[in-house]
Amino acid sequence: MKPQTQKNTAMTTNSKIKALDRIDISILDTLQKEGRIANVDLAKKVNLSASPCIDRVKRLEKEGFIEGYGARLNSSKLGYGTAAFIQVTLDRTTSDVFDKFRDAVVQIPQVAECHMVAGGFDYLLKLRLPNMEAYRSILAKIVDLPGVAQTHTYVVIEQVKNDQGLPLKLHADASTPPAAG
Amino acid sequence: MKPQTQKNTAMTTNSKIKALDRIDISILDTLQKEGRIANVDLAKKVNLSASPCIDRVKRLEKEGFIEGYGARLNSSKLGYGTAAFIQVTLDRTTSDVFDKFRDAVVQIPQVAECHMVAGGFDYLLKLRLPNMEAYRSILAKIVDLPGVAQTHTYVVIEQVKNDQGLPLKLHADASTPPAAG
DNA sequence: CCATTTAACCGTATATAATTCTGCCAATGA
DNA sequence: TCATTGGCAGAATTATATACGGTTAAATGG
Repeated sequence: MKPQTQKNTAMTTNSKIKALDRIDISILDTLQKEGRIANVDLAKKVNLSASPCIDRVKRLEKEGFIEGYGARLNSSKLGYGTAAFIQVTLDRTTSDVFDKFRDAVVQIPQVAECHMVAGGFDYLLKLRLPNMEAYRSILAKIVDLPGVAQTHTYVVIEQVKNDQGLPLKLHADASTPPAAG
Repeated sequence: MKPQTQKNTAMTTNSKIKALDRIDISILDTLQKEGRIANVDLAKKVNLSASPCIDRVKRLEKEGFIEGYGARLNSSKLGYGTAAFIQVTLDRTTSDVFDKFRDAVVQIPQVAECHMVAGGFDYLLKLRLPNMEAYRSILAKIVDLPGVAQTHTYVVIEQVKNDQGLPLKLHADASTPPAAG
């Protein structure tokens, strides 16, 4: 039996999260690009054997750096080839109005993203649509959402860049970890 | 040696791509949420045995419905907790100006997305940043990009929704596939 | 400077899963 | 009806994940 010395410092969680070294970063960078890579191959890539490699992956998952894994699907081939952004201004900026709008907007499947923004209007929405016809009916839904005063739409003509990954820096030395828990 | 009857109908590719049935959709929907699910478990989920299930996954990959797999990383914990949108207007709308701007903007790692849009300005950029300090230096880079006439920034205060997945419809019957090659 | 402790690593062994192969069944068309 | 095709299940094989034990290197304290 250990004395259990209650040595809590100023940490949010009680589990100790150490800073990430360059191998962790390399694992994260690899996994965000090749999420289904075999552990054996991942280990090779980061110059580790299989066992410590999978230990690190498990740790990164447990500590929340990795939130999950997902397949990247071809949106055009699956009937979502059109994208549009909609700026939304609400008629009043009370928290009640905001809450109602948010609760309603997240329910719409075609709304891929909804960001509350500062700088002129209130919300910026990103829509995924099969075509421009579908846009009409979605816009009708959105202008009817609670609190919506006005909207402005920008239709995407061309996706120049669409990186989902984070630009993780792969340092040459392990002494300068770019992120911590 | 086969006669090679040259029976091409109006298809873009020469390899035959059949319409997706409800099992395919179910596989895609599962994989976009749980990209690292074991084939055995995926098979159970879609009411199939392991072998036809992996056959379908391989087919969906080969036909381009699945473009890849990736880990979903926690951007805040990895030093990219701040997001911002920048509207960019170019000084001239010649294709030469557009090309130069695009070539330059895709090189900036902090530019997560760049969309050419219709409806008032020319490009909409989405940035990932560690904090607001980083924003200053990035904006300086962007206004110096070739052809940029003016910009307007919207800083994201709160991410209400950020679905990367497509809202795939899981039909009850297999006779109405929602997508084809 | 040396002993002790700790943490991370590697290689092996076992369990689990992926993948391939064979045969069966149903749907399709002659 | 019969032949053909396509898709499926289950078994066998191969590969991978995972748990275990021993080793090394670095940090800590005397």
